[in-house]
Amino acid sequence: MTRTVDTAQGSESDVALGELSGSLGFLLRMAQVQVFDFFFEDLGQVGLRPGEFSVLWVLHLNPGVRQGLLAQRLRIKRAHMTKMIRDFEQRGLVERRTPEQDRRAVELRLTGEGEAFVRDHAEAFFTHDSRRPSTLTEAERTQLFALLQKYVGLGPEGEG
Amino acid sequence: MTRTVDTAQGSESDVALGELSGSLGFLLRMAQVQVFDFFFEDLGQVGLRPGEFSVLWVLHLNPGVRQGLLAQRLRIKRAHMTKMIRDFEQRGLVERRTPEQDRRAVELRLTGEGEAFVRDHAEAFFTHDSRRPSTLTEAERTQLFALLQKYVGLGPEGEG
DNA sequence: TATTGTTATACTCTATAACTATA
DNA sequence: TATAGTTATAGAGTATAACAATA
Repeated sequence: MTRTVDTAQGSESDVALGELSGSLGFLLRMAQVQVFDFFFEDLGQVGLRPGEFSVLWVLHLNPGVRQGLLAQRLRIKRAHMTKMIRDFEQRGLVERRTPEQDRRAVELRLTGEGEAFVRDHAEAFFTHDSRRPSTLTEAERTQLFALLQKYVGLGPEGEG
Repeated sequence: MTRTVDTAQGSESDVALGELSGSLGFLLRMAQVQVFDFFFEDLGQVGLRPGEFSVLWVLHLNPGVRQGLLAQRLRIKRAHMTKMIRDFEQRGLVERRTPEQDRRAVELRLTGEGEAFVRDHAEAFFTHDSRRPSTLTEAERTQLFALLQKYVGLGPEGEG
């Protein structure tokens, strides 16, 4: 129903972008907006948010990880992580524990409910964008992933 | 898939991401954070903001473009565009004009000052990330750009 | 009735600094 | 003195809906 049929003034393609379409920041933003649109269209009704699920997923893989390390790894600011974790805790998805060896720290792990949440949503989360009809071929998608991984330092080459 | 699961508090690279590193949304976010860090480190002191400059740049290329079309093309919400343009107007960078043919609309163009601003910052803006030492080779960068352009519908193939 | 742009409100994510309790 | 996490505050950016003027 969302027919982007445009009115009067201009058909859509008469806005020149010039070198902007060769700007990495711009392209990443455009791509991200598109991915997020798809994401919410697809999984919005489930109450699944991308950043949120990413954190739960990493907790699933790394039970007992410290909060600061989690934040650092996911490039989420510590102050923001505090809020997210408190929210998860209130929803009964995550448990916090202060280890004896360093009583400043907080270790995180999923509750049973948290594990269930991850289990129930993982497949939808990880497959949603490949279920989308894409402008890219499968080979191009693979290539894009490899390049992005390498760019952000997650490539097979090496870690941070 | 980096396994290395060790529950210890410790060293930095022991947070497993699993399939998350194969999630397009996640990779785009990580890449964008990185690009923005670079951007502000490099151009922050100039008072240059990426979204802001993009709008001014497109106005430079498309004098007289309508506000709504600009927003649509750059995937900026109309309500937000209103604020940006008002800000630009107050800084003397942009002029607004109501065309006779459709008095609901607003046509935008840069002032002399706006043109000067774009002229003064364009090179720094468009070259800053290629001046960065990157994990990617030049060929890989080119490839990444082509794939992102195609993904968001800006490729040489065709427009929207 | 539909549209263009505006206003108002709220929520997310981010940035920063001051604070506590530990180390 | 430094570190881990918290709190408080502010600022972008975004989403949404109601609204006025115009079509």
